[in-house]
Amino acid sequence: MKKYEFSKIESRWQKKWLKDGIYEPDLKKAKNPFYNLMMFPYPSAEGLHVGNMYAFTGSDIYGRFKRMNGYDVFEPIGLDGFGIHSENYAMKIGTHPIKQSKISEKRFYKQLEILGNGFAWNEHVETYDAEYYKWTQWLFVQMWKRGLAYRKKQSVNWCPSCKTVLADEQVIASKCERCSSVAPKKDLEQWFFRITDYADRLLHNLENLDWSERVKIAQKNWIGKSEGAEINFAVSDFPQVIKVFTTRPDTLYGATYVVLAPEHELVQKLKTKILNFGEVKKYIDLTVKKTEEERAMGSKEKTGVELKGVLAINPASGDGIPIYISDYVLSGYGTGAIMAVPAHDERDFAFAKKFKIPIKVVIDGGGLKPGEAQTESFAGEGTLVNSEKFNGMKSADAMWEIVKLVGGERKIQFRIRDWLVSRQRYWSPPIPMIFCEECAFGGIGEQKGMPGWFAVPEKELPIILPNVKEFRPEGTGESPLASVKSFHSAKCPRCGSVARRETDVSDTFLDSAWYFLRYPSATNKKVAWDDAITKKWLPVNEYIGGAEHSVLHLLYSRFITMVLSDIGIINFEEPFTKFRAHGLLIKDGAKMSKSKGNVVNPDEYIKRFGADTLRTYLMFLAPFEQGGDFRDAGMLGITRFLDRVWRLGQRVIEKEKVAKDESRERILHQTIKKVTSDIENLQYNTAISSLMVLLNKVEEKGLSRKEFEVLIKLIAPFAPHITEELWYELGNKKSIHISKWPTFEHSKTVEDTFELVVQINGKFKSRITVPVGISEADAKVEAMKNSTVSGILNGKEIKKTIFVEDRLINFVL
RNA sequence: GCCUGAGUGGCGGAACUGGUAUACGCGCACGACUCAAAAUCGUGUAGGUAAAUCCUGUGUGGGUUCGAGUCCCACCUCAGGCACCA
Repeated sequence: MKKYEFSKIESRWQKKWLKDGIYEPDLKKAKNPFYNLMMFPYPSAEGLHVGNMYAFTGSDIYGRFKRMNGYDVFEPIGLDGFGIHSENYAMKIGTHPIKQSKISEKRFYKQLEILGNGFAWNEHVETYDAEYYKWTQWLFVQMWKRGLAYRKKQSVNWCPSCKTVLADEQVIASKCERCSSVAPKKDLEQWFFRITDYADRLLHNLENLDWSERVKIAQKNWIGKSEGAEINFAVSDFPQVIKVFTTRPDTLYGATYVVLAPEHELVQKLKTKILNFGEVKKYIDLTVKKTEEERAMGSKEKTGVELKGVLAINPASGDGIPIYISDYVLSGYGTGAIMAVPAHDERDFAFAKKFKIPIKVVIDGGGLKPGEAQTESFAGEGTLVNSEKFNGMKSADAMWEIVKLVGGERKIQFRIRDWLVSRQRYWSPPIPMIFCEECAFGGIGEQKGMPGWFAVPEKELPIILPNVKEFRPEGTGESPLASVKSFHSAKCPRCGSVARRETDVSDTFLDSAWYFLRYPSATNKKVAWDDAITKKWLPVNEYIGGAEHSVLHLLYSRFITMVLSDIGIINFEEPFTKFRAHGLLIKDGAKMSKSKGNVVNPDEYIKRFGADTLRTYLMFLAPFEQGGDFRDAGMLGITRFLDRVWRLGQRVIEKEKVAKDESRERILHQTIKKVTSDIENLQYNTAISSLMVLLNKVEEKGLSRKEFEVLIKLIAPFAPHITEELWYELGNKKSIHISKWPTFEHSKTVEDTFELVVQINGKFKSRITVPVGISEADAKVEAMKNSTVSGILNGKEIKKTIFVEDRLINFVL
């Protein structure tokens, strides 16, 4: 009997697959295209870890399954190698990123090769390749032309450790997503993309996407739509009004004060009228100094200052009410001003208590009665009181009536803000823009409100990232490129004067926001993507990746795709028809991380156990979408399983005689059914377990050649090498991975008899073997024959009988 | 605080639409093979017990139902996301 030598088998087949190109679909002519995509990795120089492999394997199994089901599967691979992460690493070890990227690339690709995935290597893509980022820059230009890219001075997140600005999406609980440093706000002029223009569509389209629910919810929360009204509050002896946004206009009569964000422009305008402006100014200065973290995390204790000498007029009641400034009102949301209803908002309540502002109950509900001393606020809806002619109305009915009365306006607010895309770093595509002082002086520019700014003409792209020695960020608010004269001096595309090239680079998330468009056209150097090929292959059929990108990559990609669709250069507006988030692979109960020292490198495991065993183990340990704990011990079960498959295979190859057996045929068909639906639903763990059940049942008596071929086909997506070896040894001439997936016949999965459960008062008592489809009456008779059952029932009156067809009979006494 | 998930043997995890709880694997115990060990194969393995077709048992406490891991209510714990968003 031949021995199972996995290392020889695996490397041999990997070479052969590559040579035969069985994973390269004909991108132009494929009849049945299926785009199977996994989020491309950023090549950390520590190399691929088993968490990456977990995700890739899960995606690959689905791809192999689809391929065997007759699809032309395209499963590309590439590297998201630009960006801070790679750059930080390069700095740490003192190698230039250009050099380091080549080293990492080699290492990563080598590791990816030994996993046994069905990658289409011909279409590989690296974001730091000029052939790629040429088009990233081109994309920026398209955004600019469409008026969706703009520059603006604004309070933005600044990471002092990464020495660059960050998008809101890259700040988690006021900390930098990469390095966890506290990222305070800083006023800087930066490039933004108008993602807010697409907020409503990004939200609305979610409904029809076949995506993991948790990711959809995360996006929904991030976009944060709230419907309400904008209402004007007049200011005493002053021409300008205070605009406030509220979702609860039904509580308007309860608004006993107004709060402005400290940055609100009206504060300065009212300067001369405010009696205590010195105090006010002190508070504003203090607020500005506070970092965002202190503002958010610091004690929830409310602070603020009243603007003495001015009053706002409640437009419903006509009462004059005080105006405060407080940092609990954010300048970046709504109008930067609120009407405060202490009786019906927790925050306003706390503030009013502290500053002894009247609390007026206007909604009767939650056990709160008007007139009583208030100990807490009630934020629910209810019946209006103290609201003049609206008394007695329900919140929902009164709401818009009140808005109408005071001349307010329905308004929708979003939480999401524009995408900040510029970075003061080195290792990214330079933003392809030029600023001309001459033209700026003359008020001339390509876009409204942005004099002097011009896009680099498309034929001049790419703007190559120069190989500079000093690539470290300086922390001056400028990119390291700013000190490279040969780079930043440019000619104005319009007037030809000496101009200055933009020296900031773009966010890495721009690189990855469109890579799926590039893959199928990756070999074409003339266009970003080929129209015919794109029509054929996109949108992506199955996308798998980490849930941590819920509001980063996945949102940005959707946005960019929508824009491209609006421009008319692609014919779909959602990039990923189906998306599934894989679970997280943990080790010893904790997320794998270098600092904890629990990172598992797949290489050694592949050496020891083989890629097939590791792949199958990873998929067996827990549901793929849930993730689980990686343990060495578990590997043994899979080793045994594949060994047994191998040995059974040798018996088949040696032409062991096997008698025909109907029950064996039945379990085979049942397993085909189970494995097929489990793989379709990414429930790989149960698919593998049912294959083990099958093997346990058939191992002793053996299988016919045909039956064994079915078995290894079912295992092939999980363990591609061993099954391929057995397949060829059986005399097949073409790869098992392009063979046809087994089908089952329903009639062959069903049994003639089954074990009918007999319950008494809902408790299991016995089971009896009866024919499938047995009638209630017959079942009753059969059950009575059972000694246990008849013993208990003896002489007792049966009040009721419950019969579930082909399952159970229950006697109620 | 709010929004998602999730709590099942010694461990990872199964369980269709409410219908035999613990599939499959690990571990453990015993047995076979062997001079012996490893590997392999076989048997057993929720607890109460020596044993059962007895009793108890799916985070806790209630409820609905002939019947609840599954549905409802309240709570506890853990993981993830959002967090003064008006």
